[in-house]
Amino acid sequence: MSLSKLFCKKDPSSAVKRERRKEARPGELLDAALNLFVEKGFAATRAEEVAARAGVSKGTLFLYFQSKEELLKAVVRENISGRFKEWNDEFANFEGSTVDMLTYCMNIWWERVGATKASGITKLMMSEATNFPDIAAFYQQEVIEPGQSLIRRILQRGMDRDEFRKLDLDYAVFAVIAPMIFLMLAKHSSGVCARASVTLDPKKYIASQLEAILYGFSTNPEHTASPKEKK
Amino acid sequence: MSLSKLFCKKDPSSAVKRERRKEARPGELLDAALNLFVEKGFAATRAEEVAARAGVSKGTLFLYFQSKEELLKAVVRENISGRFKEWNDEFANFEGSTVDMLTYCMNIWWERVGATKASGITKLMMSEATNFPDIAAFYQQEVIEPGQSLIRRILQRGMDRDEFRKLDLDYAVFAVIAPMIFLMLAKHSSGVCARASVTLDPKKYIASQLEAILYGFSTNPEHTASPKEKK
Amino acid sequence: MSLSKLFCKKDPSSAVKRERRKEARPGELLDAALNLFVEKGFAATRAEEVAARAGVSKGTLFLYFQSKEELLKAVVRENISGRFKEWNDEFANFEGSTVDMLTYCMNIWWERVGATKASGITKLMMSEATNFPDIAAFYQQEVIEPGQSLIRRILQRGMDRDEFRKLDLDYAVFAVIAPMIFLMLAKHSSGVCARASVTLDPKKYIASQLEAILYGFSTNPEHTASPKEKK
Amino acid sequence: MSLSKLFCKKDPSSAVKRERRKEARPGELLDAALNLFVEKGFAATRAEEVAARAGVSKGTLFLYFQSKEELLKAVVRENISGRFKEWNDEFANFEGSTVDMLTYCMNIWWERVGATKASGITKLMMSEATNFPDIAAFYQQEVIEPGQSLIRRILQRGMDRDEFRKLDLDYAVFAVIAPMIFLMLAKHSSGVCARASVTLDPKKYIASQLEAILYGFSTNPEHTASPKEKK
DNA sequence: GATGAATGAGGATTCATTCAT
DNA sequence: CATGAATGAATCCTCATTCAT
Repeated sequence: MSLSKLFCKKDPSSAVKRERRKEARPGELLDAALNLFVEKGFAATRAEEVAARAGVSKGTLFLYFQSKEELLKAVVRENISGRFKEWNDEFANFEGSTVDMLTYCMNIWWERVGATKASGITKLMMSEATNFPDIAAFYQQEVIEPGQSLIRRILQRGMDRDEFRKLDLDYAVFAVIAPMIFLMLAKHSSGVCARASVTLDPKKYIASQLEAILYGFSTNPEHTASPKEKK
Repeated sequence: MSLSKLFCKKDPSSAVKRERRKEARPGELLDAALNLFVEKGFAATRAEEVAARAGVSKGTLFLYFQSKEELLKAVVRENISGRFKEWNDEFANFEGSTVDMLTYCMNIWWERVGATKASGITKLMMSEATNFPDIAAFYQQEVIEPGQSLIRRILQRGMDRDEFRKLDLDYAVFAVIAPMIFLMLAKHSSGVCARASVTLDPKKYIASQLEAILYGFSTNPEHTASPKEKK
Repeated sequence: MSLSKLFCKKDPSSAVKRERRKEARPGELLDAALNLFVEKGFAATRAEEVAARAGVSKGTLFLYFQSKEELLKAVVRENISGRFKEWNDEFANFEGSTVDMLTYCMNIWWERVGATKASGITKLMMSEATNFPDIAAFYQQEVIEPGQSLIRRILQRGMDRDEFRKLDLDYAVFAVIAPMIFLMLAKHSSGVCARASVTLDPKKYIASQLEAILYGFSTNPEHTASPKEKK
Repeated sequence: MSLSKLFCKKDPSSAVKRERRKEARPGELLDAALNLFVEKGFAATRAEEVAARAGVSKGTLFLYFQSKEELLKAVVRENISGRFKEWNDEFANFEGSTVDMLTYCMNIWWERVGATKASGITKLMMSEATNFPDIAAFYQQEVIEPGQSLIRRILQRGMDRDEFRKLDLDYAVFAVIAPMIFLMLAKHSSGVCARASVTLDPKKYIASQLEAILYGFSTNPEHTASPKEKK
């Protein structure tokens, strides 16, 4: 932004460093906040800790965010940013089998969301949703709806092309979503979801879940109709 | 005071009330605490609120529980009584197909845990595990381990009897567990897991997941070998 | 008081025991309170502890004493009881040297007060006087005044009989009183007054102090004028 | 903001006030705490009162002291700085009679400790020793031991130089210490030690006690044998 | 009278937030 | 803009006191 930037890309001088930092301040605070909120929970994280981890003073935090609650909201907003628009396009033009499509979808999701800090948001929302209804609604609208909708369209495509058998989409989507959520929680609440969480290989896990979802555990190849529910 | 006293040693009215209440108190408090902790989170719940919901005063809470933290521990312990022991026996002697066994397992789990307040514990643990490592360890040992172990044995049985194809158990168990966890979270973090959570029919959801897990979405009957992993 | 007492001095039956206890209740409570107040201080002693040490329930304590403060006042009153009236008589008729008189006075004081629980009262007053001005005034009037007055009369007698040199009584009395107070405090606040408090032999201590005091007070022919104060 | 800023880098007015106050705070708080603890006792003093007397708010107190208990510890430490080290040196090189030495010792003690607020510490310790064993141990080590040891050395010197008769030092030290303690308690527990406490002139009192003590300790040619102890 | 369950005022402590510097 | 000293509302917890049994 400043002229110095145009001429001097990697100026180690303090002047530029300070300037860059000044602009980066809010971002660093959001980063620190996300990490701490996910690690310790919203209530257990003190504002001063966030400031400290971002390398600024307590007062500075409140210079950029009206309150701790606003900080949380900003953290969520910042990390959600409707990525689904671009994804929708990406998948709208997908060519190839729906099996490949679903496989690609879950893997790309892991790379772009699950493996990043953004996955912490899910845990955060899970814990704080009831305390922040407006932000939960925002999350619902920005993440849950488009995500579910995307999966739904993929499954519908599979059915339309006779790759998948007849599915009740309202429930089938969760077969895809549940493993994703599980993976994020396993990552952030290690020990509570799965003992083996530490050694759980996400890629292998996704492959394993896809296999289960797509082909099932059963060796019985004759299954076309739904099995009768047993009460 | 009342005539009834003359005739009836154990008047169930006011005379007995105080004593009966004394015995009932801890349970009432644990109930109130579980509900509030799940609803609002541990930190956001004031001790006084718990007391109020249990119909007693602040002081009474501390008459039965040393501290708010001890109350949380008691809530977890109370709701995770060794249910797994009986289940293990129940399933050790199971006769019938492993498909039926797994179906029965998930349904019975829903009835006995998922549908009860105990399911809130999972959400609670998810949020507070980092702040209470000892409780998390307890939960891990009393719930995660036995649960995973039970599922594992069922899947192994399926493989032994050639009902299931060859599975990597370390990952396959999660195909069963993830939907359960998802169901509990959907129930307690309204809107964050699934928009349709309110209308999500657990029994139908379980049936749907079982169908997916057991038989897969794919109409392709030739799938016997694992699909190639994609790096 | 009851008839049973007249016929049966040591009836071990529960009826009498309970009856005796009932009458003794207040005394047992005062005893327990004195001990605990002295040991731990007034504020740090819980009413329930007092009740427990007296072998009754919390409620019973408040049956006999309006409040914890009233209990303290009762403890002080109970243990002060103008013993000085009888002592005045005892010393009014004393025959023998004033040296013997003072020696006897301090030793008898130790036996009858210093060595008993009553000595704890002094420590109690020291700590709580400012919080209970009315009781401090009572103590002042019932203990300090008569005590000082008694010592004063003894010293005056010594001067009248030319056993002691001319003393400024306003200050000389404290030479006698200070060691007594010191002894009581050493007994109840061990470690704060004197490291050796545990092994401090009160009788030897009194003898030692008397020796110091007396042969300074004594009509030493070579010491008649006060030594000059040096600024 | 003010013009003075333009001309004067270190304006001692408002600009510096905040910083100066920061440094002064702990001292102001310790002062307030000492006074209140001595006046009302530790338990009866509310943290807020201490803050108020120091002219700050409740929260500020806890900015400087971890807890009320730590505040008490700091008060004791602050007021008992190793004064004894300098005194030891001062007395090691003393020239003159031991009578003068002891006289000087008690008078200097009064000026430097007895007359200052530090004397309140003794009363404080007396009341709270049992509740704060570690502070009591600290006090014991920092005050009682060195004090007793110093007195002991003075008396020994008197004996070595044949100014004093043979003394049992274990007990004789208390003849010097008891009046000091008495004087401090008289000062802080008005009315409980001595009715005349208000008008008691400490200098005169010390002179009076010295006279009593010295000419009992003094090598009175007519008093060589101890008087018989009476059992 | 005796009990001990229940109460709630009171006090220590924390921490988000403000604001003078 | 940045700081961090100061604030005080909020909350946990204690314990004297009450009162139904």
